[in-house]
Amino acid sequence: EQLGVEPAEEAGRDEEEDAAQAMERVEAGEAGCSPGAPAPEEPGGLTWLVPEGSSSSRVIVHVDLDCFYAQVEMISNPELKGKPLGVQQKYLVVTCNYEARKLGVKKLMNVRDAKEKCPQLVLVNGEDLTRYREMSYKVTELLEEFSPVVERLGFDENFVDLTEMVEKRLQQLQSDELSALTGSGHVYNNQYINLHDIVHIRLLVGSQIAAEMREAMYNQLGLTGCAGVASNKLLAKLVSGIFKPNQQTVLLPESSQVLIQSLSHVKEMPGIGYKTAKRLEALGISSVLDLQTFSPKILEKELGISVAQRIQKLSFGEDNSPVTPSGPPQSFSEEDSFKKCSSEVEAKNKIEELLASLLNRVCQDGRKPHTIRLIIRRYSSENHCSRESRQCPIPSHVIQKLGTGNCDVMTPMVDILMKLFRNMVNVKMPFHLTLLSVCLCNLKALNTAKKGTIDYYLTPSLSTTSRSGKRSFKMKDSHMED
DNA sequence: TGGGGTTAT
DNA sequence: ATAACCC
Repeated sequence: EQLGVEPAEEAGRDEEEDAAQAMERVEAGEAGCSPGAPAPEEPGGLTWLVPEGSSSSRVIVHVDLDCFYAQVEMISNPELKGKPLGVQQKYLVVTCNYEARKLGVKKLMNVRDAKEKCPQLVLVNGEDLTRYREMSYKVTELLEEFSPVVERLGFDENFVDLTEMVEKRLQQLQSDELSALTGSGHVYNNQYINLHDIVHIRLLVGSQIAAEMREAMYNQLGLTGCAGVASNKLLAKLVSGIFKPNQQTVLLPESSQVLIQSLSHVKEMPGIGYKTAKRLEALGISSVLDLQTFSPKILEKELGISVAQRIQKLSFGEDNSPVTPSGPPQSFSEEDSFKKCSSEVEAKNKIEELLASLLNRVCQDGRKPHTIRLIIRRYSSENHCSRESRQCPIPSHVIQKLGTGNCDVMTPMVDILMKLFRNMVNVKMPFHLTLLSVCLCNLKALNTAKKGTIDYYLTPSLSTTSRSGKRSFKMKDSHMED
């Protein structure tokens, strides 16, 4: 077989699916050369394929784990494997394994509906994200070993820019190996591969790397997932979802329009969310073709030039946004939702719980947050998703105590949070909250700046500002500014 | 609708 | 501080 490895066999794939999909698989070795195309002129290397400076086309992979939380739970407790499994947060089944999906359970389904559809459904609580978060970063780190440019999207998706890696592999390749070059996994739209087309070749090499990534994820972490390889993030993401679960697909440029036109509504385009979709609908735009052909001027007037130009490009499958390395997280937050919180004491208890978990996390990270934020959601029949927040700087003397074990850092921080709370909620009046969240952000690396160095005088907490009476006073007294 | 995240304004 | 987007 020319297809490379599909770890799916071990993960238990459906036979019927296999038969149907086998029709669309790559057979690059046979399908590769178009009869009339010119033969390579300079044997011994492939540099002839890449006219200098002309190669602006990228190779991007989107890696998408299969029902991630459920996979983590099945690794934690192997007895769950083979059973229909749902991961529950509050009264929602937020995700479930494929056994459960076959029996009609959907993502974000009400627990009651899910149990009704599938009485044998096993539920595990997934409100504590710790193990998911840890596994998520292991995946990102594994991908970073292939190429350092990895962008996270949520806990279970990553983009990797493979352009450089592909170039390196092509330089190693001898021209007599070219005719035997094969991709891995599916080719979208069962498109014909032209081995004389450098763009095709690069994407096929990208698909080989994607297969290696999925192999490594399975061998080292026990996780299965899908991958999509294409020339930009939008297309890579769209194509990764074509064959699921645990399979991969490469998109060749000639099939880009087929892919994006296959979307039945603009809302399915990543980058067009709920709000924008509603506004587009008001303009009579519902299909991708509608958006492609709509007057750019009118669209700019309705949505603003930035959104209008960006989403209209998206509708053509164009996306020049770079794969931005995520690096360590920009913020840590913990939240809890509930039916009702209507007293200050109640709120304080919940806030203390959230903060305690956060301090553990931030301690393990090593960096120090310089800003703290409190977020609430008020009960209301409409506008359920709207939240309010207040933030302030964390006083420097509290920041310094953050890593040190026995010092009580809880008390001053809870005091700050309760000030923020009372700034948002008039506690003398009745109130009804349905969510509390605490966020630590503005993370800075540990202060290694030494006296007399440039760093010392450029570090505000060490240099003159923090010794001035005025600044000191402001840090202590003003909790409402940042 | 959960419990997270990001960037732009 | 909010609003939009993503999972």
